[in-house]
Order: sequence, then C-alpha cells, then structure tokens
Amino acid sequence: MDHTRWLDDEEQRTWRAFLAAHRLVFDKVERRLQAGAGMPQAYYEILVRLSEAPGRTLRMSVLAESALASRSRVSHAVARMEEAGWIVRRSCPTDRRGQLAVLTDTGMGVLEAAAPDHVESVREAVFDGLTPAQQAALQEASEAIVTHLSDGAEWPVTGDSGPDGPGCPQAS
Amino acid sequence: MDHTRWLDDEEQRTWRAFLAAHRLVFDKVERRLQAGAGMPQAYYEILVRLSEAPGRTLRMSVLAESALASRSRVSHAVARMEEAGWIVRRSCPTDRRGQLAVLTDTGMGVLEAAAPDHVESVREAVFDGLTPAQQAALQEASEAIVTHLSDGAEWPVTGDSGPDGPGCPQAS
DNA sequence: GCAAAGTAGTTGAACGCTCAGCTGATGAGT
DNA sequence: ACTCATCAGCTGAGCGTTCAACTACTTTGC
Repeated sequence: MDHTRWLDDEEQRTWRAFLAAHRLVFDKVERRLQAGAGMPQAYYEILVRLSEAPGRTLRMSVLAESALASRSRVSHAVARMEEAGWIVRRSCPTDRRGQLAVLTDTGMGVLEAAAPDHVESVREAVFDGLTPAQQAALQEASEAIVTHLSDGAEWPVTGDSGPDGPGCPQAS
Repeated sequence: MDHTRWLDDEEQRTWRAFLAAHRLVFDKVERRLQAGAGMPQAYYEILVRLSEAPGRTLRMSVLAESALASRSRVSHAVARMEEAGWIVRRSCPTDRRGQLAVLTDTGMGVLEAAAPDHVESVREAVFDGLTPAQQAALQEASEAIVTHLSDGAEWPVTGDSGPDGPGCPQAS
C-alpha cells in the first residue's frame, strides 16, 4: 500500500518554481561573489555574522548556528580564512573547550570590499524581478518556512546573540 | 562615491529569510535523499527529467538545460550513474557530436524507490509550514524570479521538451 | 571525588561541483 | 574544398562540504 502524500499539480508547480528560483538566484550570487571576491557565499556569510557580533567575535558553535552551517564546515572555513589573515582564533577564557573566532581588520576590509557587488547581485537576482507585493509575500512565506523548520526553537533571522548572549563574553 | 543600491531594512529581512528558508529546506531534502537513496539532489533531478522525456531519452545538453545544471556537472553525474547502471549513453544518429542519455529500467526502479520519501521530505519542509495563500504567493514570487532571471528566454518549468523537440528524436 | 555521559571543536577521506582546457564535429564564408 | 568560428561533450585539478571518527573539556549523578 502507498501512504505517500504525493504532490498535486499545483504543489508540483510551486515546488519546481521554488527549486528553479533557488538554483538561479544562488548560482548567480555565488558566481559573482567567487569572481569578484574569490570567496564562496558560505565564507561571506561567516564574515557578515562576525562583523555584526559585539567585538567582532563569536564562538565557533554560535557562529555555526547563526550562519546555518555545520560545525565541521565552520571549522574548515575558519581555518582557511585564518590562513588568509581574515580571522584569528583565540581560546575562550571561560570554557577551555571553546574557541573564539575574531574578525581582523584585514577581514573586515575584505568584507567591505566585497559587499557592494554582492548586494548588487542580490538586488538584480531577487528584488529587480519582484513587485513590492511579491516581495512582501516572499518574505512572509520564507519566514513561515523558517519558523516551521526551526521547530519550536526560536531562530534569530536578524543576527542577535540569542537568549544567553554570545556564549562567551567578548573579551575586549 | 558610492553608487551601491544597498538593501533597506525590509529588503534585508526578506533576503535573510529567503536565504534561511532555502538553506533549511534544501539541507533537509538533500540529507534525506542522501540517507535514503544514496544520491544527491542533483542526481535525482537528472533522473526525473529523463523519466519524463519521450523514450526516457535526452541529449546531454538538453538534459543540462532542463535540470539547470552545467554541462560539466551533467557529464560527471551521468558518468557516475552509468557506472551504477542507472543510465546508458548512446551516440546521437543525427549529430555525431551529440550523446543521448537513456534511463535504464534499473535507473527507473531506483527513482521510483526514492520518490516517496523524497516527496514526503519536500512536503514536510515546504508545504506543511504554509497556508494555501502563502503557497500561492510563494509560487507567484518564485515564478517571477525565474522569469526575470531567465531573461527573455522561455523556461519550461513544467518539463516539456521545448519548442523544437528533444533535440534528437528518441530512436526507439 | 570519580566514572559516565554530554559538549566543543578538529581532522582526514570521500565526493560532487566548478573551472579551464581539450578533442572532435558542424556550419558559414570564400 | 578550405579555413575559421562555434558547438557538444569530456577530463583533470582544485576546492568546499559532508561524514565519521577522535581529542579534550565539562557536567551530571552517585
């Protein structure tokens, strides 16, 4: 027997449009970022989160959660960006398991240099194709999905530091 | 001077929600597919396109375009799936540069076995979190983005074979 | 105190994707 | 016919991601 809740035609159409939009938007944005700044989206997002954090500092695990990335990914990425001089790692004074990632001035400079073209590509890919009403609808639907998938757990879309702070107070 | 068309707060919020929604949805779907069927989304999509094509056959370039993938990606992917016995390659009789990818019965079986859980994961990730109105809005916004990014070029979201057929008539 | 369970982060292998460069076929211009 | 540009597809190197260990530290329960 077949319990599968198959998609009807309308759902199928929605899913394929969503899929196509995703691929087209992120391909474009990723390519532009790679060409212009030589870094993948994931790295950019890590830099953004760090730049917004107090003291430009975040614990690895907080960074991972806030950038929606696995710990492993962040580990590898930060290692690479540390080689490049964009980030330095310091150990956390209150929990010796912890590591703090700190955005350097160099890293901040790289981010600021990359931002204008990145933002432009996002605007071209998403906002230039939408009416204000469609934009509002997209926001609402996206937030509904995020809320649903983050389960009961709150999920700070605007990057604040969560209910219990950055996990390790910025030591500077 | 600074010509950058920065995002205002509302646009920023929309973009971050869109970004988060996509990461969460595709992470979930990809993981489920990988765990259940041992294949990435990109492979699944290739199999779907082939299964819908007349004679379960498509030229490599048509396959790439229809799956929104680069030719290189399709080349690598088909090579791997050919090793697995899911696809066979045959040369195109009318254009000796061309290659036809044909879905085998084994491949069709793998696809059919993978489909139920994949569809279920899509439903859980997307539709279970949306009201019907939100779903309709998401479809409209996604299609607007797709239309915008595909430029003037038509883009068959529903996988038909395009204005001039599969490019190489299915020879069977 | 001390063992057991849980948490933070790292590491290396496997793998898919991208990019650039390549072969070989086709089509247009002369 | 002959050249040159274009197109279809393949290939290998490089890179980022994932997954499954693994180390080190912390917390819980006794």
